[in-house]
Order: sequence, then C-alpha cells, then structure tokens
Amino acid sequence: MQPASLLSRFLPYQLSLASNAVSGRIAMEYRQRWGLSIPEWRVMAVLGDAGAMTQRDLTKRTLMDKVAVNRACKVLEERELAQRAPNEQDGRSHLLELTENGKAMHAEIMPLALEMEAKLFEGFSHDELELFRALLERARSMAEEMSGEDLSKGNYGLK
Amino acid sequence: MQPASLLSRFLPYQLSLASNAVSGRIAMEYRQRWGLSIPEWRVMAVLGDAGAMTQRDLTKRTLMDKVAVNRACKVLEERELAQRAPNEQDGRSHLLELTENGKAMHAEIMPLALEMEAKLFEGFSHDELELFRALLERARSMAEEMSGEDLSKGNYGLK
DNA sequence: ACTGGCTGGTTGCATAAGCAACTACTTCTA
DNA sequence: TAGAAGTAGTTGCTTATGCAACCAGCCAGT
Repeated sequence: MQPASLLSRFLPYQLSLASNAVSGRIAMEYRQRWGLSIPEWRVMAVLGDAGAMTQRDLTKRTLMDKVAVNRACKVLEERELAQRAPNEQDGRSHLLELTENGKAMHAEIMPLALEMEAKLFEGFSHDELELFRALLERARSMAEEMSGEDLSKGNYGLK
Repeated sequence: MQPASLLSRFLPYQLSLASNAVSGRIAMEYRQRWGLSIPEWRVMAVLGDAGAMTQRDLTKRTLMDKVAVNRACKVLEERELAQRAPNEQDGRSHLLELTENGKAMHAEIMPLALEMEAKLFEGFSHDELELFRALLERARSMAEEMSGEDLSKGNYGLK
C-alpha cells in the first residue's frame, strides 16, 4: 500500500508531491469560490498589492511565462476584474489595474490565502518555517545555477 | 527586478517555484542523457528497486495516475528497457520487469539521481534535511486531509 | 455455472502550458 | 533622422496530462 521504496525517500520526489498537493488544494479553493486559476490569482495578488503595472512588470513579479501572464490578464479583463489603461511612456504596452470589482475580490482573496497558508503549516515554529524557506530557496538556486537557465517553466534545456 | 511583494513570501508559491526548478533540472538531465521523462524514470526506479510488478502496483508505488504509468510502461517496452510477462494470478494484467538493457540503465541512473540530490541539498545538515522532509510530509497530508481527496494530479475537485 | 458488480488496463478527448513566430512600437547608432 | 536592432504583447502550434468511457477478466451471491 505505502511506497516503501528508495523513490519515496528521494527528496525531489517528496518535494514534487508536496507541491502538487498544496497547489492542487489551493487551486481547488480559488476555482470553486471565485473561478480563478492560479495564474489569474497570482496576477490579481500582485496588482492588488503593488498597483497598476504592465504585463512585463507582471512577468517579472510573478516569474511566470509572459504568455501565461497575457492569458491571465485577458481573462481578468473579460471578467471586468482588471482593466487596461494606455501607457504614456510606451505605446506597445498598457497599464493594468484592478477595477472596483477586482479590488473587492482581492480584499476577499488575500485573507483566505494567508489563512490557508497558516493552516497548511500550522504546528511548526517560526524558526522551522524560516528554515523551510531557506531550504526551498537554496534548492531553487542550486537547480537554476547548475544550468544557468530558468528551468521553472518546462524548458528542459532542449531549445 | 526582484519580486519584493507579498506573493514572494507566500509559502505555497515558494514551494511551487522550488519544485518546478528542481523537477525541471532533473528532467533535463534524464532527458539529455537517456531520453527519459520523469514518469518513465520513476517507473524504472521502482522496477529496478523492487523487481517485477503490475501496473497497478506501480501506480501505488509511484503515486502517479494509472494513465501516466501505462504510457511510461509502453514507452519503456518499446525501447526494450522493460518487458511484460503474463501474470498467472490475474489474466487482466502483466508483470513488468526490466530487461538486461533496462537493468544496465538503472545501474547508471540511480547513482546520478543520488548525486543530484546531494548536490541540490548540500550544505544542510542531516537534521535540517529530516526537518525538511517532515515539513513536506506535513504540508502534503494537511493539503490532502483538508479535502479528503487526492489533489496531486490536477483534479481540482471539479468532477 | 450465471449474472452483476468490480477492477486492471487502454484509448480518446479536453485542457493547460510552453515555445516559436509575428506585429507594432521603441531605442540605439551612424 | 533613417535604418537596424531590440522589446512588449499576441497568436498558433505542439506537447503533456488528467479524466471519462470503455473492454476484458475477476469474483460474489445465488
């Protein structure tokens, strides 16, 4: 029943399982309550937190693919949660910002996010969580450093 | 340049970034060296570790979707890394086992896996790594427990 | 032994996500 | 200031991945 093999002790595997479970749980919550995907949620979180910005800024902030950002923005615009204003500085891009609807949703969304985070990691001390962050950060930087490329998006180095 | 927002402190987000980076790095390695995907690699790891078994056993051991297991097995069989023997106990299934080629590859693959794991997490003590495992395990069980379903495979509760 | 329900495996369909290519605009350089 | 080169955004294509549906073989209860 339980996988008692070498695989189950393999840390990258455990990391993948935990990430999938957590992401899946959160995705389900946002999808059921507000019909938002994770990319859409991330864009809303950043716009609500930092105010109007271009898609380029959003890709930097979220570390998502520019296509993912674009598609998320399109959906948010169609749902009238965000709107695009002309960018005076650069005619190629627009400034994205939350609408009143979007701001209202953002105000509901963030508390739930923090609540879920707290629930998922309850029972661990502040120090343990900081160590956890440090380990995650280190694993990520080691993985990226080993190849010099950004591996977070399915580009398996086979351009 | 750097994302200095609330999002970047959100633990599920950090977890996702780390997992993607690590998985991407490992996937690249296996793909470049042996042309194996992660599901294929996992199946080989389990078969090499625990010997012949059915696809059903493999889904239990790897915690992957049965379709993913099936497709991985099909590829391994076509590449003559694994073969299917009739299952005396149950006419619906077959027993999968590594071929000589498969065993030879397995013998190369596992050391590299452990080496990569060591590299990714070098600089942390044994205790820190055990705590890391515990945190990952806890996050996973909390996420699964919250919904009572298996969320690891993209089923976002919308059956 | 037969029938209904169950389970392992397989296939097809739908969706998500990434890359390449393209357009429109900007910026650099001569 | 004209042309070259670079960049933001967009669209289309390809691949990966999950679920639903299906088939074949197993196993109760009768």
